[in-house]
Amino acid sequence: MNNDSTPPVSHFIRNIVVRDLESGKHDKIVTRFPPEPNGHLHIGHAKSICLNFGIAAEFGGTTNLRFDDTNPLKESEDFAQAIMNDVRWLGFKWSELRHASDYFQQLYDHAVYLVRNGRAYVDSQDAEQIRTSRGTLKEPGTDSPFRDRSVEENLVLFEKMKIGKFADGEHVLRARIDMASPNINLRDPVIYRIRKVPHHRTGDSWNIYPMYDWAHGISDAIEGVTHSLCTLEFEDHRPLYDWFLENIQTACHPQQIEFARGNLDFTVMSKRKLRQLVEEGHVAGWDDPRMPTIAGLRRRGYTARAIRAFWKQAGVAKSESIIPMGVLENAIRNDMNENAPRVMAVLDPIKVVLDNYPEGESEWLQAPSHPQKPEMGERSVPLSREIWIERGDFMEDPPRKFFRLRPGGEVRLRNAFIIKCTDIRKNAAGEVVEVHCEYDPQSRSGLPGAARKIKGTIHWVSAEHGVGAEIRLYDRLFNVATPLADKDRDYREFLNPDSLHTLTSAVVEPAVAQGKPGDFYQFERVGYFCVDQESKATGLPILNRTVSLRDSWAKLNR
RNA sequence: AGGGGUGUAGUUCAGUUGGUAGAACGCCUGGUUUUGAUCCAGGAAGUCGUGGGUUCGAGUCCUACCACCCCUGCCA
Repeated sequence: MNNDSTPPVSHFIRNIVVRDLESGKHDKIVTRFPPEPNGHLHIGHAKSICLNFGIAAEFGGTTNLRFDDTNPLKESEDFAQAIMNDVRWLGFKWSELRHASDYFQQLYDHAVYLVRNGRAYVDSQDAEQIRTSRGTLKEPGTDSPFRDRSVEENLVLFEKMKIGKFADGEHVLRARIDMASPNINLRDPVIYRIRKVPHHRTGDSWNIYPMYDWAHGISDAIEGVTHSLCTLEFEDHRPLYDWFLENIQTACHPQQIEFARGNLDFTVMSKRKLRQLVEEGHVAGWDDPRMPTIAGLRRRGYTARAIRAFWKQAGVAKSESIIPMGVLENAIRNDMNENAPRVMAVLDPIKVVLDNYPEGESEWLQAPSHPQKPEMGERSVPLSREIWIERGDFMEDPPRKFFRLRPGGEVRLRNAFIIKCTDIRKNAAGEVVEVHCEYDPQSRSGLPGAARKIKGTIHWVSAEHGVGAEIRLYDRLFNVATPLADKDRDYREFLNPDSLHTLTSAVVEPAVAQGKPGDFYQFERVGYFCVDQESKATGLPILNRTVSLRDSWAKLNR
């Protein structure tokens, strides 16, 4: 499935699984990943996916993908397809694809059983009445006037709800538990509501749909789930989860275990807000590379391997925490450092003329694709009399410790020759527009003359051979670490206006122009970039910056 | 008559039946280097939320507090 090499990390859920295996409570682990198909998966869901699939796989168990499709008003097949695509892309294989809607008949039958036993009743109060009679956090609720309807009447009414004799909202089916429970979830929770709308899978067959609490635990039991992992906010629901399974006829009673969601700083992670960002046009779509969605991260250049490594490193616990974005970035840097072929690209070019290089000539130099991995091969890089270098790699009047090109100074061109700055040309505004150098023909990489000690090495692209490219520089979506923390201000006020910079005058070495969408590179000394899906074989190649290289020079100057 | 949770280096987390507080990332120093990257070596860094108690000994057991999070959808 995924052969991530580091040993498993201990956490409380894994400890429970180990114990249950050792004690013989279970001899096979079964988990499930239960998304609602009402939006796209994000990095937080990936935590649950890695946990559920990872823990089962580690111990030879299985994991189902089960869509929690109990609310036809919000759900769609399009979202379901996107979710399946994302789970597969993350590197996981579900044992079986299931839907809560597959179990609608069984769920209904179990509900009838509850009614027969006097443990559920049809309530004919409206939503407002149900709400007020539920009580408050500190005061008990009061019984519905319909709470003591006879079994026979309840059976008839529930049947009529099912076959569509009533309008939406006229009745609900409620579990008959305890209106005075300190746990509000136990105050006769609604388990069925009337919704006369078609369902994306069951069509018009049903006029009533089960609520989450009713559907979820029973679906788990039907699938023989051993450990039902969910997030902290469902902790209060566990007594209800258990009550339902104890009061229906089933031999299987999965254990619900709750863990903390994974939060990242400088972003938002709720489906509602992500949807809002898309619909209001703050980003280009669910797969905008600034989005924390799986689709966004993928387009940004993140690999599934890096995402898995990230969540493994973050661990699983019950305390709420916010993980610094830098940790995620570190995960993709580690992956890219291992696997990305190196190339040269100049993002903000300034021209350098090698005055002593023969006019009209050029040569192709061999350059390794990875300095520590000769097995990754090499590519040919053309050099000619005029080249582009990064504007920031030349300074007329540099500060101390500036290792790059300066008037009269020497610098090494990566994979090529040592050059010396002999002259500069300025425009009317006094800006340097051209740098003139002499190159040392004896210093070509690989020759003995290259062995001289030179402080700085810079990247470059031949002006004659370089290919223009559009480079999209992404930064964090928000300019504050916790956009939701300020109760008085809307999180959209903290959107980072500079989260996307598009460069259209960048120049890349010819090898990059051959790249296909999804291909990735390290632009040496700059960062990791991938070819965007919009990039076409003709026209400007488009590259997304996944993440910059770590930069201790920039840090030094902060 | 509220209930359910969580507090251990800067951060994210480990810490088995009580026995000298650990890892990773980040940070700082040095080294290697034709990427100011990578890599290597070393270092700083914690009154284990607070106060009591039990014990020869408490991050771990008991107790009282404090802080923060979640819960009053016919959402999941």
